Amino acid sequence: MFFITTAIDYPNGKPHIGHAYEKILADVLTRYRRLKGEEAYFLTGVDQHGQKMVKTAEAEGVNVATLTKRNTKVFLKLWEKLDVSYDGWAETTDARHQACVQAILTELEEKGSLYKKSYAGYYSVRQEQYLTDRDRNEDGEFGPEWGEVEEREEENWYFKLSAHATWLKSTIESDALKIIPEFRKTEVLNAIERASETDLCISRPKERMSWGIPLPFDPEFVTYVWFDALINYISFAGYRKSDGSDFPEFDTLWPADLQIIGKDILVPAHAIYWPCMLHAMGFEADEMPTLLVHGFWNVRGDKMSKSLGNIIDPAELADKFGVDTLRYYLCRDIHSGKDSDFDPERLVMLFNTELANDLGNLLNRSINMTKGFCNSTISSTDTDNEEDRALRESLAQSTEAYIKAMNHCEVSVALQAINDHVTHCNGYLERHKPWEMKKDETQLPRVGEILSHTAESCAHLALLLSPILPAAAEKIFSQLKKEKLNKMTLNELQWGLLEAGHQTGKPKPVFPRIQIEKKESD
RNA sequence: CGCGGGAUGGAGCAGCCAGGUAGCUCGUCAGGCUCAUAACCUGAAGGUCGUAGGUUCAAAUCCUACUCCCGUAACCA
Repeated sequence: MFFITTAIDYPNGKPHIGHAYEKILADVLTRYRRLKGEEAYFLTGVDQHGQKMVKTAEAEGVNVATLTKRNTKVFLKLWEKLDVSYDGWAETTDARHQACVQAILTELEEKGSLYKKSYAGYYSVRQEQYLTDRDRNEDGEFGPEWGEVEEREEENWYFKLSAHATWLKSTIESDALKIIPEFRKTEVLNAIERASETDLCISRPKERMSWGIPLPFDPEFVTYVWFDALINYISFAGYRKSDGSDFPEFDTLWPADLQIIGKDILVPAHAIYWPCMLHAMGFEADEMPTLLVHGFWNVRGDKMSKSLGNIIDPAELADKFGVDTLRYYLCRDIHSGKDSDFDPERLVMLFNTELANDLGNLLNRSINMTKGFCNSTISSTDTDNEEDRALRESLAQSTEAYIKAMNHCEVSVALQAINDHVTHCNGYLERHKPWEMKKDETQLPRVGEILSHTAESCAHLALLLSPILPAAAEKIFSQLKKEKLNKMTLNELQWGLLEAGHQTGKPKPVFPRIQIEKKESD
């Protein structure tokens, strides 16, 4: 079973475009696997514990549990709106997850992977963290941004991260734990050096922070959020599940084929802590997941942030421009793990040109002419004309390029492959001019063939597009009166989806052009 | 010399790992077409691929140095 996970989101605020991108990407790749005929399982969720939740709750004057529930709903609603269709939903406050985390902690403690020690240092009350020499400014002092800084000594539990550093290095070098894209691997290998020097503090004293999972062997502490959150990937996959649990069978899922995360949480969380935790639990190198690391959406060159006030709300965009438009844009305008600039004008432009003008219009003119010139009837397409062969060759090439790109998780490249064939088809119609040919009745059989070639192409393209735009693909199939193509898999895909004599439906724009509005006020 | 990424026609990007006519989308200009969502097609203008060297028959692509931009530096998710 192909197992895909995403980072679980921190619901202390509203989801932004970056959250939406990651989940849509995961959804697209899951749907693609199913299109290939594979079984797939998609796990996503929310990371509900930690200091920030407590602070947000305090600021809003509500109970932290109430806030958690309320904000979690916002995420759930968004995924529903965006057609993000997951199989497993992870919430870290779930009792089953907590039990799993505690079981793992107990086991690690018994194995001797954990130890308790006292740490003394400078503590920033405002930032609620210990400061190191790195935090000092040029004068060797802690600047005013840290607020009141006091010396403090505190006992905590530590995980022997350093014990796994050597193993981790070889595991990543050998690609047993694979990191996509490649350049991120370099970054991780450089970072591992430091893991060998420090252990990871995995507890927080309860009096300082109580919103978390208590350590089973020392109830004065709760578990550090990362140690809690990372475990969702296995707890909700059925690891150590109790009898009668409806969680999946762990062995059928693990190791994850793709763990989709943002570049911000690669180092140290997912590339250092996580594999070392797994290794300490007894997982070997061949049981490590593959990490797919995506970039960020910036806004006019700036990072998206609350302080800059440039947060892009995906729900608003979906309402304004449509879910398809948003899904298409997010998949189309970012490349192989790099950052991209979010631009609403490009969002509209890409939809209008590639979907409305090119693909949508191709379908529309094909069906419309089939209706007007051929009684809505598909002809046979087994002619051996050079142009026809070129068209089929173009489709074959696009399909091949699409599959290759999707296998490498390069959705934008796959979309370009689809567009290449769309362009070919529009040119094909232009060269043949069926609207002129039909004036000569003896040419009508050939007109039917030509139109059937483009209609057939649309059926293929809709299938390829279905992981990215499931709703639009359905509409296309519906206009072609071939609803059941929706259930087809790639290995069944071959020329002749629309057989001779098949009746197509009524033409109606699948991607209605978005009218250009006046510029937004900002 | 902390680490990583980037610099390609007016804009946004691909190509670089496995050197060999510089590609895509948008924009601009000029034609064509009318089946279609004022959509489609064709052609043109526009780039010494950040700078300076090097390797090679050949470099956007490999090597070296430099400049400028961005991100990030670890008990903070």
